Amino acid sequence: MVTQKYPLLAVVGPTASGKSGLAVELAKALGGEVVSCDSMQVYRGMDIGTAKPTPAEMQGVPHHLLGIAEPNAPFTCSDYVRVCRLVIAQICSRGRLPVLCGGTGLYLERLLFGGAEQEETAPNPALRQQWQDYAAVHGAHALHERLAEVDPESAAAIHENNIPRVVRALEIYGSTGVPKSEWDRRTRLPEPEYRALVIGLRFADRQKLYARIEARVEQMLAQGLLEETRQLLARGVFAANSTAAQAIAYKELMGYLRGEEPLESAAERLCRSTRRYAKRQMTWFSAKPYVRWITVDETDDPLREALDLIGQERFA
RNA sequence: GCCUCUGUAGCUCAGUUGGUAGAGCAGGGGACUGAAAAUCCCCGUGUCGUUGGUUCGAUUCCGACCGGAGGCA
Repeated sequence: MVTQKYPLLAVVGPTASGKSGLAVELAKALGGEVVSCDSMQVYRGMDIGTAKPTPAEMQGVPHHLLGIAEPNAPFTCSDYVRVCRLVIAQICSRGRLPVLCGGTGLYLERLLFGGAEQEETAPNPALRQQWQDYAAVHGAHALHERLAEVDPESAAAIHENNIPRVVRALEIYGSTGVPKSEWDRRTRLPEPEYRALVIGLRFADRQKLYARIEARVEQMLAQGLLEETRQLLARGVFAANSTAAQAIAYKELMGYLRGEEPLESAAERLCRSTRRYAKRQMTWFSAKPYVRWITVDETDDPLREALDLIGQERFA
């Protein structure tokens, strides 16, 4: 049992807000190493489309959890948390500071508040399949009614149309006999697992973020996003409905590669998907009380502000 | 030049047998505990092209005009 909490820094925010750059600057200033907190950058071969930092951008700072998983196999939030805990422990044992960086809010949330691994609630493929089939036959409403019978609290919290969530709740009850709502209570730490400071990047003027997204899409295309997509396609990454296949960028370009859509309109859809994703990220992080915000379009020195926040917290 | 069709939300279009209007897409807001770049929920006032007329009342009927599409010359 860990008696003393490891210190940890995290940089979060919507896509294209400048997280990677700030994380490297902070790592350099504080003797840290960057740890990606991104559900898609973990996959090998998905570099341009997920905006993985390039060696030049890393500026010699060690980066972890980039390209560690095969895109054909699932790599879940739980997998991430398990591996990430190890990496954090290693970095800290070297006397260095882990600087998490990424936009996958759930992964960070589970890392900070998830506590010990819960083997009991691990996915149960058989049950999952069974309830998915049930939904396909009897409909979403009937499925939701089944959940309401065993776990009314979860049923009230999950909309019946959100079938994956309803299935998951039924799956947990089915394999443990304990409602998901009860598990949620038991597994939520009152205090973070780490002595963590979470810095969020935001924009006062959203149009500025959207302009950056557009510019980055152009840049990705110029860097060879289409070729990267072809390679992933050739490797069969998008054949199965793997998690990696859900990554924005590749799926938007499929139509173009099949000759069904002009590149211009595919690129526009890519921008739109990215904007919507950014909005979802903003909604997620905005609701988190532990985030300390830097408004990047109202400061001329984000690093200075970040270091000030760290100083105020007597952090490092 | 004449004839026909057409002009309604940012876009594509419904609709009102006359009582000032609604879908999809776009857009905005929100949720989120082992699929999360995923999944899901909520949100529709707009000179109904302009201008006259008929009417208690017109976006709806009639006329003219202005855009757009097609046809005949």
